[in-house]
Amino acid sequence: MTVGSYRKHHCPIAQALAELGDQWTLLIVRDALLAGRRRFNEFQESLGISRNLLAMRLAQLCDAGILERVPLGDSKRHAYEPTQKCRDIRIVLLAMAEWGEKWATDPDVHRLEIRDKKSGRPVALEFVRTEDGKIAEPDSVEVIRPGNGRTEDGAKVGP
Amino acid sequence: MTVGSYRKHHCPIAQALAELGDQWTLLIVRDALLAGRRRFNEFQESLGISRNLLAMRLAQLCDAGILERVPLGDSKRHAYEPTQKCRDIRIVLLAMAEWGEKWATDPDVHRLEIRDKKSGRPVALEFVRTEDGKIAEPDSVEVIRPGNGRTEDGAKVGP
DNA sequence: AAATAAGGTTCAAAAAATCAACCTAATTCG
DNA sequence: CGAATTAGGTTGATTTTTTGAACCTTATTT
Repeated sequence: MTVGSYRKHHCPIAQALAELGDQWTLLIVRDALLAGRRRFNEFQESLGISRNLLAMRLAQLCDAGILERVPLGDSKRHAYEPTQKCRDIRIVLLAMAEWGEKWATDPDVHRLEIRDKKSGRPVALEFVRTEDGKIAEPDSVEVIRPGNGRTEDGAKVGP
Repeated sequence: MTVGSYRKHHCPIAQALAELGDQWTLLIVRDALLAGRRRFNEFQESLGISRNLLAMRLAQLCDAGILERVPLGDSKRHAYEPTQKCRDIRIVLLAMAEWGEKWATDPDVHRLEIRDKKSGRPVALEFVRTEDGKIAEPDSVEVIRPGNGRTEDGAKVGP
C-alpha cells in the first residue's frame, strides 16, 4: 500500500490528505492564502523548495482545482490564483496555526491573529451548537460516522 | 533546504506541519483520536503502512509528546495513548473532514458528524467573534501577523 | 543591445518509503 | 505442558521521492 492510496478509505480526512497531505502543499497554500503570493518565484524563494518539485506541486494544485493559472497581461507569464476550494482550506490552516501557537517548541513562533475585516475585532475558531449558536467545549463534543452506531471511543470502524 | 527545516520559519503553521506534516502522521492521529486505536498492529492493519515506518512515526509522536507509551498489564506490551497535545489536534482533523466532505471527488466519501456528547445535538466549526459571540462568515475575517502592519492581501512578510 | 529576471526542464545524487523476511517475547490452543 | 499463533517490532534490499545544481527559453529592464 502506498501512501497515496488514501482514497480507498472513504474517510473525508483521508480524502483531504490525499490532496493536501503532501509535505509542501499546505505551505504553498498558506503562502497563497495568507501571504498573497501568486508567482512561481515568489513561492520558490519563500519556501526554498526545489524548482522541479514546485512545478509539480503547482500543476497538481491546478489539476485539483485549488489554484488556477491565470495569464498576466498579454505575456506568457501567469499567476496562480486561489479558487474557492483553496479559500476553504483557510480554516484548516488556522486550526493548525492555533495548535502550532499553543504547542510549538520554538519560543520565537509568531502569533497569527484572526479578526473581523470590517471592525478589526478578534475572532476565534470554535465548536458551535447548530441549534442555539452556543459555543461547545472541545471535550464536550464527539465525532461519529452516521449510520455507524458507535462513537469515537469504542469504534471498531474508523472514520 | 530540506522539507523538515520548517522551524526556520517562525510561522505557527510551519511549526504544526513540522510535527504533523508527514504523510502518515495525521492518519495515525486520526486513528487514535477518532477510531480509538491504540496498538501497533491496529494502526498497521488499519493504515497498511510499512511496519518499520510505523515504528518510526510512533516513536516520533511519543518524542513530540503527542502519544504516550503506556504499559499494558505487567507485560512488555503497551498501548499508545493520546495526550492533551494530541486531543488538541482534533479540531484540525475536523476542519479537514469538513473540507474533504465538501470537496472530495470520491462520491462514496463518508460523512463525519460532530455533536454534543450529552444532548447529541449537532455542532459545527465556525469563526466566532470573541466580543459578542456572533458567528462570522469565513469571507469576512482576515488573518494578520500582529506587529506586521499588513493584511493577508498585501503581505510582503508571510505568516 | 546587453543584461537580467521569470518560469520552468533535465539530470545525477541523496534521502525516504516500501516490501518481504526475520526475530523474540507473550499469549492462546489442544 | 508443548505447539502454534499473535504482538511488536528490526533488518536489509529495492523502489520512489526529494534535493540541488545546471541549463534553457522567453520577457523585461537598463
